[in-house]
Parts: sequence; C-alpha cells; structure tokens
Amino acid sequence: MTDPAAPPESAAEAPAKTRREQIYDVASRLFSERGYHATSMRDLAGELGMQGGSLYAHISGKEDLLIEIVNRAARQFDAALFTLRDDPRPADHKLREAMYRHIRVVADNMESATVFFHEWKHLSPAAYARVTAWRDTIDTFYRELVRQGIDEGVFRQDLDVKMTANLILSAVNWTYTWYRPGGTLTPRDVAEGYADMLLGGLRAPEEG
Amino acid sequence: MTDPAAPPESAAEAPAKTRREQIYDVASRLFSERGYHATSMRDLAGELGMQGGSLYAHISGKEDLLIEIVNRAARQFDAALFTLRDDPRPADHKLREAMYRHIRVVADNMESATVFFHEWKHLSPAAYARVTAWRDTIDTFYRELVRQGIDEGVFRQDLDVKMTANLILSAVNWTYTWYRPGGTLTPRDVAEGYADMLLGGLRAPEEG
DNA sequence: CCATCCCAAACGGACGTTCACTTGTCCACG
DNA sequence: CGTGGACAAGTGAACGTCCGTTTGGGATGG
Repeated sequence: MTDPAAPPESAAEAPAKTRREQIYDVASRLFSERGYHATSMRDLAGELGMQGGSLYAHISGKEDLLIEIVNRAARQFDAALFTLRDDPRPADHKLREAMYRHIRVVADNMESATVFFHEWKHLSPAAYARVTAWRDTIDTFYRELVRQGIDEGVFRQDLDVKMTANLILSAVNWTYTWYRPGGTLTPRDVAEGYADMLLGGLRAPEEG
Repeated sequence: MTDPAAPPESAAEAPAKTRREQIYDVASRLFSERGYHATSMRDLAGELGMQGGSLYAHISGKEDLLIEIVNRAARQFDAALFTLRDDPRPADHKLREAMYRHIRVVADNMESATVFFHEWKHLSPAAYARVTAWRDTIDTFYRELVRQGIDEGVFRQDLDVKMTANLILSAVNWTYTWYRPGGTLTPRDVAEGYADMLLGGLRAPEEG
C-alpha cells in the first residue's frame, strides 16, 4: 500500500538498493550529522549526485523522509522488545536480554537512532503524537519488567518502579551518544557490562 | 569589557533584568522547544514584543545566543563538579554527591540543558571544539572517580572504568529528557534513588 | 512508444542581518 | 526654567541568500 510499485528485481539480489532506499540512507546520515532543519534538500541531492528537484520523483517531501526514518527506528525497537513481553524467564534475565536487544538496535542503526532521539520534535502534530504514544509503550514495557522483578522477589522490594525504569532507559538510550560501531565493544559487551553493574551494583562485596 | 555600559540601577534591584538577559532567557526556551535552526530571529523578537531587527541592538547575531547559552550551561556543570575533585571523602560518597550536583544543574536549568545537549553540534568550529574539550573533562572527572573507588576498594575490582563512567553519565544526563521541575521528585530524590540503585544494585539480597 | 530518471530553471516565501529613521529619556548649559 | 544634544531602544522596510517545491523538457532503455 505504501509502495506504488514493487521493485522488478528478484528478491535474491542484495547489493542493488532502490533509489528511494538510498535517499533514506543518506538522509539518515545527514539528519543525524547536521540535524533535520540544517540539512537542505539540495545538500541531500548533492550527496546522491543529483539536483534538488530530482528527489521529488522518489519522495513526496522533506517531512516524508523524517517520518519514514523515525517510524523505521520505532519499528525496530518494537520488533526487538515485543517478543520479550511474554518471555517466561525471571526478570533479571529478561532485563539483561532487553538491554542487549535495545542497545543492539541503537548500535546497528546509529544514524537513524540519533535522528529518532533528536529530531522527532520536528514532526507534524499527527506523527509527533504517534511517536509520543510509542514512547509510552516502551516506558510501560520497562516498568512492567521492573514490577515483575519486584513481585518475583528477584529485585529489591524498595525500588521505585518509575525511577528504576528511567535509569534503565537512560543507560540503553544514551548509548547513541558515545557508541562507535567499529570499536572494541560489541553491543553484547555493553549490555552485559551495564546489566552486571545495574543488577549487582558498583560497590564491592563486604569482606569478612 | 563585555558590557558597553553598566546598568544605572542599584545592585539591590532584583526583578529588573537586562534586556539582553531577557533575550537569552527567551532564546533558551525557544531553542529548547523548537531547536536552534527552527527558531527564527523574528519568532524570538515576537516573544519579546519587538521586531526582528531590534534584537541586534543587544546581541551580535544568532550564533552569539547559542554560544552564550551553551557556555553558561557548561560553566554551571564545571562549577558544580570542580570542587569535588579534591574532596577527601570515599568514592561512593563522592559519587552520590556528584550525581546530585550534576542532576541539580540539569533540573534547575532544563531549558539551557536541553539546548546544551541538542544544539551544540550547530556551533561554529571554534565553539564546537571548546564544547568537545569540555565534554572530555567531565568524562575524565567521572573516570577518575571510578578509578579512585576501585583503588580504594570501595568499588568492585572488575569494573570497566570507561563503561562505568558512561553508565553514570547516562543516568545523570538523560534526566533532561524526562524530569519535570514542578513534579513530586526533587533533584535530591532522583540522585539518591539513582545512587542507591547504582551502588547497591537492583537485585534483592540473598536470603539465608 | 512509453516509463523512468534526471536536469535546469523558476516559484514564492522565509531566513539573518542591515540601515535610516523615530521615539523617549536624561543631563548640561544658558 | 527652557532648550538642545547625546544616547539608548525600537521601527519597518529592505538586502541578498537560501529554502522546499513545482514544472517542462531531455536523455536513456526495454
């Protein structure tokens, strides 16, 4: 329904991306580097080796780009976390897995994740409201996870649910500001390290 | 040297802010709400009840506003954390205090903090480099704090210093996205809660 | 021959900034 | 007391430029 015409190539052809897809990719990069409003359609076209007006043969407008990038990012987070809702494992294991998946989405999509966190305010009201609602579902996911952990006795009884969820979200979301995909740390490293620290605490165990 | 002429009023007069100061305040608000590039000088002037051109009697240009807002925010963080460098307390107490001060700066300056975290990329190269260097000093501050804690035996020996510092920074910085100054939580509440969770861990203590 | 892709030029509008000018206020001077 | 100049603050129009987008036409290839 969204696609006016499916690409004619066989599905087995990997390296040939639709022109439209290339545009989204470059837009993600430029929006993440310079910001939405500081990126002009002519800048974008220039990076693709064409003129500004030519973009409009493939997309309907500038905001279309932003909406699509943000929606795709949101869908990735959803896909990563949704299947965990009914996972039967105890809360600490689920938290560890959720953080891993969450961080992996960020790490594997640094550019769109950056756009997602920085530029969603510039969406028109309808799309803006959709993102806000989506944020609430993620919030709720982590809060329920924390609540489950408390009820199970896996987490401390005196935890403040909202604040705990906020702390977890801080850790996983903030990775978009510092993670470097080519570096020594894999998303798994970060997630395991973070989960170890969050679950076990920074303090050294009492000797005695 | 910066001020062409000192205000003629006595220093005891509190409510009378310089016009220039009002401009910075409104700019902080608009930049944080809409972003730097999406805020026009005419928008800004409109909120102050004047015409766009009139702003230039008080400021030298749009970027002047951004530089000043970002610099002031950076200075606040510096002032809050600098005196802790040589604090003789053990690392866990220092961490708790650092987080409190850090969060308080964010909470007391939500607008400029938001501008600081979101718009510093749009600074011209010179100011941009200054902010980058400043970020490094904050990074270093928390890394040294973690290292001190490990050396003292207060923190676990197997902590990864960089990752631990990143986790702490995630927690305190991310507050700019969700904290609401009028709400039930004070900066102290948040800092104490976060520090409790980080130091002690989320997991319930083993029962014997 | 039609569809696809792109160019080149143009559109109206918004942008940051400048500038000559008016206004209001205060103080020095006769 | 009256006047005039200095000065700060704001007006409103204009500047050149860049913006997102539209349009008509040219090239290419099944």
